[in-house]
Amino acid sequence: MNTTDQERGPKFRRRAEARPDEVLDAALELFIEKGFASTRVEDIAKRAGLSKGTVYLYFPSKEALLEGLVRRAILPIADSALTTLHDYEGDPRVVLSMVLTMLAGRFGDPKVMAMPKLIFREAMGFPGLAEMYRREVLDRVLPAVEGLLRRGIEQGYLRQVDPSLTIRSIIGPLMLHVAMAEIFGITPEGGLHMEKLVENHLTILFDGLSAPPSAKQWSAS
Amino acid sequence: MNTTDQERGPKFRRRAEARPDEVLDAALELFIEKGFASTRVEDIAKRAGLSKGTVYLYFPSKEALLEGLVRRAILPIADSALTTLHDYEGDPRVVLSMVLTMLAGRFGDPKVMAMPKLIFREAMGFPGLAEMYRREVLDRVLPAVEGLLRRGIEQGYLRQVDPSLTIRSIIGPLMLHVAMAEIFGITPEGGLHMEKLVENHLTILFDGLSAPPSAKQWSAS
Amino acid sequence: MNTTDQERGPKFRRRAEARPDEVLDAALELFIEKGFASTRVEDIAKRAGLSKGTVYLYFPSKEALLEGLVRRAILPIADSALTTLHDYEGDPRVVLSMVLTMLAGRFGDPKVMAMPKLIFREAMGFPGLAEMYRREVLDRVLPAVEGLLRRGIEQGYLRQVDPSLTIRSIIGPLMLHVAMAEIFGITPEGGLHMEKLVENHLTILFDGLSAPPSAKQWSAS
Amino acid sequence: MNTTDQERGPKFRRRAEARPDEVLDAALELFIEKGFASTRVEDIAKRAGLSKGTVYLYFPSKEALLEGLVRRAILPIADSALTTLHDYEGDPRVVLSMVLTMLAGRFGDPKVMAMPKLIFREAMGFPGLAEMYRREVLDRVLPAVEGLLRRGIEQGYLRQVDPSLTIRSIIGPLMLHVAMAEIFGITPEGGLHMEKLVENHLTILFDGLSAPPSAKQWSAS
DNA sequence: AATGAATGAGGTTTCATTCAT
DNA sequence: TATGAATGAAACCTCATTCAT
Repeated sequence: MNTTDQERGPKFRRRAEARPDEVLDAALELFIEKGFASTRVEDIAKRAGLSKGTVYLYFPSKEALLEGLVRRAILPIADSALTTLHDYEGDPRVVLSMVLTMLAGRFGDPKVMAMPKLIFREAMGFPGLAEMYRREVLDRVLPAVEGLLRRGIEQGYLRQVDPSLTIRSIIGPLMLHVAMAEIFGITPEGGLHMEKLVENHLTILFDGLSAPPSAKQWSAS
Repeated sequence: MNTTDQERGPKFRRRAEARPDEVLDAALELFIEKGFASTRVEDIAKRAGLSKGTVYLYFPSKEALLEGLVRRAILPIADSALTTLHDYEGDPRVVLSMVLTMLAGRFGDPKVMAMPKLIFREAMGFPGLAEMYRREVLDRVLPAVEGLLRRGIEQGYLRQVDPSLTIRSIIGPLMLHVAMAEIFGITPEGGLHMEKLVENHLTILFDGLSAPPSAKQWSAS
Repeated sequence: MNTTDQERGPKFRRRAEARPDEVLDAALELFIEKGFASTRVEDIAKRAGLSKGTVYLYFPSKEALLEGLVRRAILPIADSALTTLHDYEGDPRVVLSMVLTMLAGRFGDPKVMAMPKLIFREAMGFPGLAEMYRREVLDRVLPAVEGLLRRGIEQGYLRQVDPSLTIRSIIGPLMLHVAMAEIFGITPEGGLHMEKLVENHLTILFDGLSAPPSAKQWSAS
Repeated sequence: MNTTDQERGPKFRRRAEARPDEVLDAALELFIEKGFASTRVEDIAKRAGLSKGTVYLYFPSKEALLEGLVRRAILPIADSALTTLHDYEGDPRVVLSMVLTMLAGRFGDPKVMAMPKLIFREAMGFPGLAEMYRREVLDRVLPAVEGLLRRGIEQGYLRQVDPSLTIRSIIGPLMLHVAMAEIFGITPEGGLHMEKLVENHLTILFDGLSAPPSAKQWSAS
């Protein structure tokens, strides 16, 4: 009938293709803020600038939003760091430095950490989610890093360590740093300062906490 | 095994002083399994072997269970590792080894990890909880570790690192190891093997990933 | 009779602007019948031809229904009798006769008496209600009647009485008549017969119970 | 047996006979304060200085408390004013003055008004109560007053009025005075002043509101 | 006679989902 | 495509009542 929605033209549709993404954006924010169970569909709709009913045009249920969120997050991740990681030849410490520095930058961005946090929170309640994320992301990234470490060891760059377990020693500190800040507000003065953390961490990671034997005060001898 | 029909008979259950603790136990399990919002009070009651109403005899609301849980968890934690940490004199690497080994043992126990996981999940929705936990636990433990590191640096045992940031490098790997196992089921073959993780991590933590400069082809054979 | 399927069809019920009023009507009936505490929201909904949830679309809580009821009742009352009362000049007994006759007519209507009855019942539990009703209704009506009596006294129409206390003598009998009927089913044969009550009451109110001193057998002639 | 009621002895029982009355006292207070439905049995027990379970030793249900209350209130009322009312010979105005003065005194006592208020509040929800009270109290008191009026008319003391309806004109003002004070806090300055109300009311009741015809400007001087 | 721990039906309120427009 | 009124299942919480001690 007289559906002159905004400007002109009959049956005018405003960026209808972007709708699902906008809904997912809103859902992600709210799921992070209050958890899946405590987020109301109506709030998601409101934040996306839609009405409640419209959400159900794009997603058949609230849980489908969660699935959609994970699915959307999976796509770009695979391609990003994987190739650079895989193809590299030479000292893996250079790659690790680059990767950690890159990760440090991205961890500061709330949007990047949102998905892991969401998965962490809701994994117990919806086991399918975690499984999907693991299959599509972790099962591809972890072997790549492992391979990098293995080659580094083989080529004499790295000490004889367990590549798989060593991944925890590489990434764990970054995770903990962010988690302490997010959950307890425990940060160095003035902010996350991811670059300082990475610098401190790389020192330890590559050369160890122990003071170098040659110099100054290495205890008794 | 788990049947606590200790004293008189199987039906004798009146005036149990342990009631509140039993309720908290049940609540903790379910909050971990399904999250606070998705856990029904009736389920908590059922798991504790009680009826819905009885839970409200001891706790005025569902949220009070959460508070009670945090409160209960706070008491023993402070005293446990703190004294050993504080009083020690000498090579801090010995202490760190001991502490990490101890932590590794306790992290394997689901009951020990339950509270941190719960706090992690629900912190956003109930900021008071996280604040309380931080004030009573972290604000006491972290400075102690920091002091240990600082003394280690002063006495020449440790390299010149940022003590506060270094804590992330010490603990983070353990956290990540447990988290990967819990959430994604990613473990070394056959189980958590915390002792292996700690061994691998301590090697890196103290001496670094880099191969010792002397023997370039240490892994040659 | 009571089926308000007025406009289109029997199933057409969307976007009724009158919804809140219909809910209040149902609530009032039930609050009178069974009291606020013993009335279930579901019953209110059912009587209004709605589902439980729909009631909460219009009123945020059960108590808000009570407030809405009082608020709605307040508006029309003030204006009705006030103007006629205020502007009148001359023998106040004429006005009082008119007002009492009018009141008698309205007291017979259950809808008119519903609010005072409700306030009476629930005032103790919700002091705010009574206060609001008093401020908006009684504090405006009582002074007007008092003024009428005061002028009547000044102009020599009425005996020297306390205007404020006399209001009780004017209205009290009507209230008691209705209350006895409502609560105990005590009525003159065949019904309330408000007009007979008013006639009897006005006789006493104006001329007193005492027989006229002159003629001992007043009804003889 | 060993009924050492007050001081010592094993299986000590304190004034066990007065218990039901104490429970009823507590119940009456609370029913008045908050209504029957909103009063918890536990609160009644607490106010009576007992435990919840003990209340059920004396009354089989909460509703039985209501019945017990009405039953208890009925006994003394019948005998009190009835005889004096019935036997009196002579000017009924003297009796009415006495009765109203007496009533005025008792209406000021909260304990006396408690039962009527309670009946008023809960009558709709428990029709049996009102019926019992009416049968035992009103059906005996009202005819007595009616008889008094009828005799007063026959003997020429009173004007020809409807005795039954006139009862409303006699008692109504007192009821309204108390009700306004209780519910809305509307009292003459400084308190109920029942004696002033009765004085003002009796003037009107016996001689009417109208100024005496002889002296038009009675208040002139 | 007295207690108070325990129960569970029933009430208020929320919110995912549907559907007429 | 979009809306938002309407629904009703399910959750939290209360409290009358029971019963072992």
